[in-house]
Amino acid sequence: MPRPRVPLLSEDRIADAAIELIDSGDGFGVNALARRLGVTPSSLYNHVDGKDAIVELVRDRLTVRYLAEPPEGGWEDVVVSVMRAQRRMYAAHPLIVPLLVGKTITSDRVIASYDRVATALLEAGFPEDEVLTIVAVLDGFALGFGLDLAGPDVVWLPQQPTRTLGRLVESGPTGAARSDRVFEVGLELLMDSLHVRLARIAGR
Amino acid sequence: MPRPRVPLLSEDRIADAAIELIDSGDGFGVNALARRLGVTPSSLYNHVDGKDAIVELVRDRLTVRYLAEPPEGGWEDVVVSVMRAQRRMYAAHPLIVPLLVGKTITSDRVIASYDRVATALLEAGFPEDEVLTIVAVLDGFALGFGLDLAGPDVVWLPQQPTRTLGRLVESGPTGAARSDRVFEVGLELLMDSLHVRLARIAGR
DNA sequence: GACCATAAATGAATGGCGTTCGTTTATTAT
DNA sequence: ATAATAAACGAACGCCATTCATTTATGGTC
Repeated sequence: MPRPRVPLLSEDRIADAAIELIDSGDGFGVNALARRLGVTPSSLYNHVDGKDAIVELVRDRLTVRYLAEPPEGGWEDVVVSVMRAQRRMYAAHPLIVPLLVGKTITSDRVIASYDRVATALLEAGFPEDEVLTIVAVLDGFALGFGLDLAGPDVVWLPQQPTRTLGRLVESGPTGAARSDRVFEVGLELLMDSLHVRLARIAGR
Repeated sequence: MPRPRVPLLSEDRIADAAIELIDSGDGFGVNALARRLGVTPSSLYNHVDGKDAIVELVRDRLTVRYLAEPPEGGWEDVVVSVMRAQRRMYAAHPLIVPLLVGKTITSDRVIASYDRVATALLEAGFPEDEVLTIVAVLDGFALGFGLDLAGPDVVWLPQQPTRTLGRLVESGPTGAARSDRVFEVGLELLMDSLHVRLARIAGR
């Protein structure tokens, strides 16, 4: 096939198809993505730098979708709303999480989202040399619970009888609602701790 | 090479070499592991079921190393000591964490470790249908902060100027000690929340 | 309107990966 | 002595991400 009259591919089209592919649960790969787009794998490289770049593109698109409007209000509102948005994003696309883990973030719009949080914390009075750590902790928290959503159906598969775990695993639900409630509790605790921390700093 | 007089490989030898390979930072793979053991890749399959099984073997060995002695005392001591041990394990071998993520746990000795926590929580009075969730939360917490340790040198790489983040990233340290302190704070908060939860249940 | 650089597709090829299989040979059990 | 098993090997497979030369349509320039 020669060059088509109107391009078959674009960054947006690739990103959207990638999200679909990931959500389908059939595993993410360049070849499968190309197949889904009705194109050969090599064609993708005219638009995108490679697999990692596609993942970063996905991160960017999802961030725009879920974290578009800059949160308003005090630093608590900023942090909480960003955390909840991230949670919604991971809950809707859990299989993305493992792909994002441990990859450097370069997308400007994603960075802007973290920057808003960092700026809010700094302006709230958190010390300059602690803000980045706190942002990392918040991120780790969201990611950890995101991974929980992406995890396998059976997290524990005892081969030998157990005192407690085996019975609970068999009777236990994989309820997403419960997982959400736990996330909310965890978030509340995290916010409390930040308040305490800030009060200590201000009172010193 | 024929069958050697004394076997070159064993599960233990494979697991130990795998841990070394992972810690080396050169990436974990069956071929590289075989090379390190002075053996062809196919030889490994006489002893082990495949890549995932090797990872599970690594999980088992490390768990034995770091979570060997059953913790004593009240449920708080059990939970805290298991969490700290897990933290020490991830901190000493951060690059393992991404490999463990999202893989079903089958090793009996690892499961026994989770079982101890579950049993302790159950005996403490946490309701039957909440224990597993709490265990999952604790696990997610440890894993999330473990991933933080395993992350890339540069988590954020702004391409455009930012208000805050860019400056902080440049001046910020990757201090492990600070990360540890934050973990301790997080753990403290988590324990507080569990106490509150238990008190509410008991008081009802 | 002819010309040319560019963009966007293709097919073929590469190197690496995890894994399987048949073969060889030493060890162990009968 | 003989048979069964264990443990190494080499060769091959299929999949994967990526690269490269090639083809051809498009869009801008003299």
